[in-house]
Amino acid sequence: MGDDSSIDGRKARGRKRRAEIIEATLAVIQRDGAAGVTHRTVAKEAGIPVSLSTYYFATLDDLLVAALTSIVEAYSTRIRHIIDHADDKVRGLAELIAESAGPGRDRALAERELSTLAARRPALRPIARRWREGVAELARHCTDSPEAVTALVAASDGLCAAILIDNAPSDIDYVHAVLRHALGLSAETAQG
Amino acid sequence: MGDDSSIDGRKARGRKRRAEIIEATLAVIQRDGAAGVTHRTVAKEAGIPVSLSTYYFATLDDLLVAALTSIVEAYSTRIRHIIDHADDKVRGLAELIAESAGPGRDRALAERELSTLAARRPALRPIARRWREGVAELARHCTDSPEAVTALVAASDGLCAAILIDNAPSDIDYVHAVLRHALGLSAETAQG
DNA sequence: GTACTACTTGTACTATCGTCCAAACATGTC
DNA sequence: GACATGTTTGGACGATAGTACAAGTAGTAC
Repeated sequence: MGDDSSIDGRKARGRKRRAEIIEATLAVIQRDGAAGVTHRTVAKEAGIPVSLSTYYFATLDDLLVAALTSIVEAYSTRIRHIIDHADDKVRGLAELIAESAGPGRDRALAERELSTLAARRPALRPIARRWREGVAELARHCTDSPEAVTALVAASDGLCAAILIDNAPSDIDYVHAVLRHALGLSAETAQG
Repeated sequence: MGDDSSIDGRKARGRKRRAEIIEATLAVIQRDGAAGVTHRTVAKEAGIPVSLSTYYFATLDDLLVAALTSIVEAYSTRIRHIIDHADDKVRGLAELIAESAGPGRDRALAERELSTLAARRPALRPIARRWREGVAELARHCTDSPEAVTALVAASDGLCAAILIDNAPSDIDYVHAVLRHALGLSAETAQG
């Protein structure tokens, strides 16, 4: 991950620049929303001239795709970690969702904005789909019912929205209980 | 609803213009998305000069608030109708959601875009909240559990998103089954 | 050194944006 | 008729957008 300049210094610098620009794009999205992403705002955030931003990302879609990919991959990594290591996977998901009210708000908001944007920009669609796929895979470890899987994925999305937009309750126990309902498990059936 | 010109022709004309502009705004949103709403695009859609649009809606927020209000109120009316008249209220909601795949796609998409926008523009927030409130009230007719109510509202939102963005299955029976899971009712418990 | 490629920069073009404003028009009151 | 109020119009302002392009710099191969 460090100095690959021994291979090809030019291309290595290019990759680094690319990463910098993506990071700047994420910062802009978190501050001003997906609508605030322009070549100029990104370039300003990264401290580079505008034409350098367009050199690496010819169109705005390219930039948004890269940003959404970055967000979703970070999310998928965490989901994967829950699937592999968490005892109570639903609770792990609940913790992830509950973060949307606090430190993870910017990220969750950015994800929702980009995901909403995906409905109009086909380029974003396959990446937006990946988040759902990750949660769905987690859900399949918790139930055999396809409907329950869909319900959990949908409820996760909707809960994030409610927390982000309506300041819905976000304490973990409550989110956990809601997700269990979505799975078709009543609260009384205990946990397991 | 017809000719009130006997009362005050000027104000009546103003109200009509306002309605026309809101309708044009909805058309723009359905065609180009919420991001496509500008004073100019709306004015062009309505066939009026730009300054007439700004005369009735000084800021873009005013325009978006009016548009979102219009959408949510139409939705709320249908939810209310389900609550008051439907035998199986969950199925009624399922039918409403399933429409997002077909004729209701534009409206559902517009609602999601504006609702997402609400996370950044406080002016839109109370109106965005109303949709959730409507579904929540319907849910309270189906269950006593607060968590189940939240789960149904969240699942409804998330299902719409999945249908809009990922072309998720949208046949009514399936949506119905998913919503029942969200309510914490297993499929085997029969319906009622 | 030269040649080549990748990277970087400044600048300019056209288009559109939100917003404002003064003047004209329509309508209702007197 | 005069007058007030609400409506409508065209045009302008500065700011910012996506995009393109020629020129310059740095790294690599010969």
